[in-house]
Amino acid sequence: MNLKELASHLGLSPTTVSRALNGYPEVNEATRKRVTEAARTHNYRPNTQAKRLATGRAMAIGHVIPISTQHEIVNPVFADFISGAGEVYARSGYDMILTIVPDDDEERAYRELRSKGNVDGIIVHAPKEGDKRIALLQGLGLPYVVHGRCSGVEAPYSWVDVNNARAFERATDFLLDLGHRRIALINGIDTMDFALRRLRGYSDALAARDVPLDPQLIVSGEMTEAQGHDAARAMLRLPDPPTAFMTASLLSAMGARRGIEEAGLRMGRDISILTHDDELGYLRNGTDEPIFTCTRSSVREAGRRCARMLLDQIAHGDASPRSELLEAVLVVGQSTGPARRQG
Amino acid sequence: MNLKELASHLGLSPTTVSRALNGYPEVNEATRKRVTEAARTHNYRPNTQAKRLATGRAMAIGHVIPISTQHEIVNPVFADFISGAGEVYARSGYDMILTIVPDDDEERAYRELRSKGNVDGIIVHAPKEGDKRIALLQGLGLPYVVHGRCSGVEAPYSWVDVNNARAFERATDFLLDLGHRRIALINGIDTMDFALRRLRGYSDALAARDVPLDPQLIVSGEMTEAQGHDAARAMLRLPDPPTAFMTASLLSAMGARRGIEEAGLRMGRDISILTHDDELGYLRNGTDEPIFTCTRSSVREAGRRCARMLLDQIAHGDASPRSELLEAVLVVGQSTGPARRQG
DNA sequence: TCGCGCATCCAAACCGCTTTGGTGATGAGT
DNA sequence: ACTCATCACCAAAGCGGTTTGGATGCGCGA
Repeated sequence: MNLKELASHLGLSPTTVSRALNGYPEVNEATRKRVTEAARTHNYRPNTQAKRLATGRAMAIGHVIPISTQHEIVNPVFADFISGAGEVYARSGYDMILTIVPDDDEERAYRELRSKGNVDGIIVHAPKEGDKRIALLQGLGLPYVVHGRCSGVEAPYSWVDVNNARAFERATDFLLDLGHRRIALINGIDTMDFALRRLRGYSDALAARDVPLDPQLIVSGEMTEAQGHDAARAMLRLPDPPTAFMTASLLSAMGARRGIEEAGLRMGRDISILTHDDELGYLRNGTDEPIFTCTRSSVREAGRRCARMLLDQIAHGDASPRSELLEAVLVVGQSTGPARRQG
Repeated sequence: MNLKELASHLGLSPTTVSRALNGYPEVNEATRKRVTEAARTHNYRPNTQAKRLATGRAMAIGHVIPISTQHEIVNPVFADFISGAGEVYARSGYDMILTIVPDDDEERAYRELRSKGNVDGIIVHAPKEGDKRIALLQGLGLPYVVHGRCSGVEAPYSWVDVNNARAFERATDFLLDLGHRRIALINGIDTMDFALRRLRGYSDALAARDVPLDPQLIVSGEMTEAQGHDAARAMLRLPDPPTAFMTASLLSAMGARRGIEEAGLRMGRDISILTHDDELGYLRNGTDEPIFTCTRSSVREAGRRCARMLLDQIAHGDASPRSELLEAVLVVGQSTGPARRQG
């Protein structure tokens, strides 16, 4: 059932039917009612491709999600981020187009998205320091919002980010207040912007209290359970082991805990763990009282906000960059306690 | 840069240019070369919407992924599944359209996808027992492939699935061989077809050895760390506790392990754990030697196969249902050992 | 020399919608 | 009575491709 058929069925012109359905004023309310009713009973839905071609709007948002070529890992936060964004798109009638690209030819992906014209805007995932994608997208003239920020990129751009530096600074302060001086940082991959900011927050907090920064207590990599475990185990074997761990994700935290317990220590009593918690649906940090003390910020909410910002930008044809900085809350759980003298 | 411009630039008609680029024979090889070259230098890429409208093919595959309305959880396997499928789509020039729907109005989503005509086929996720979506899709006349199967659905349909029943039957056998008689099953949500098949494999194996099935040792739910932990803890407090746990995911297994260790027991020595392992990128089961003994099957590979099957079906206009049954391998790790008399 | 097949190219229709630029009827204002 | 909005509708021209149904020119056999 297409527009022409529906129109002839109603004894109207395609023009009028189109206008009736799209809420234009120059159509009698009575006929509008007739049209909408007929549309429903005949289960008419305008053909997306035709509509897109005619209006020039793709009614779709592209998500280019990079897949690490070394690790072949899709960051698990994408699932939640995307479900948040998807909610918003659905309400506005937008589709979500996912492109999964090996992180070494993302540029081609963006160019193609642009020249094929099948998206109205793009969400940029996993920004790195001085990410060249910003400049690229600026050049392409396609609206976009970055989930995260790019240290080192001067030009203004739209972003939604958690205040990672502040969160990790506060977290480090919290551990320092508990008497910890040997605080390890198990971070995300060190080219990622969020990891850099967390490192900055951590080292700023240490510096503010004149606690020396020990490179042996800092590790970065893919945020998996194994990473947390291996890092914790190795560090606990140091001559002067840490009394607290900060980790970048719950998975790493779980791994660290395993490493701690393997060493015969108890989390929260002998050793503290403080992690960032993205509030992933399938990775809850306890049910009521959190297991891990954490800096918490919902990545799904970030997805919603990115989506809203982008749609807003598209709707208003307003290219002026905007931004939103989300503060993580510091939630105290069972995994932290006062520092103990050398186990 | 569009076709008309490119054509006039070359002093040719749009027809010829189109044919040259699409490999039709009625064009001189010399001019074809000229055309392709010009297309490259001018960075010409045919407008997707126009192409779609003209050909009637959307060049996109829809993934409808349900979000549990009670739990608001996106199953973490989607990330990996989708990255597998995405690989295949990318190679064939297809887009992937993600629709995230609360699981109570999936039907509307499918109908809309169909009538808006923006996909050529659909991947059905998370099939339930007697899933009514099969009948719906059959009626819609849209090619589809189910990731998993639907017990209780008579009509033939295309699917790719792991042999869950066989996997869990073998796993249970393995534990029985080690002398375990009190084997607990921490399963996925019990309306999910895969969970049912695993339960069936488990109970068949027990029945074959005349080991009674104890409902107290069976629990089902969202496969999270918390689920594994809570279930293990509760069961270990039973008067006659289990000596082995089977879990449906690594997260559940990690939770179960935590429950075990909280109870002062050691995994692999006092209590065994055997889990299913989907080989998710960010949730590796150890690096070389697996931590958990597991039934292993790559969900990313399943994604690739689903995608290939669907594209093949679309390309050949062949609606005859096909299917692919993947066998999980049983990999022995450190988490299982002979049954111990009552800790 | 004529007719025919073949190799190349093109004009125009079409895909299904939106949107521009109308038309005819009605009613108010002068 | 005439002009002029206003209302309600429509025909036709896009959007940017593909595809149908020719056109043109050339070589070749009869």
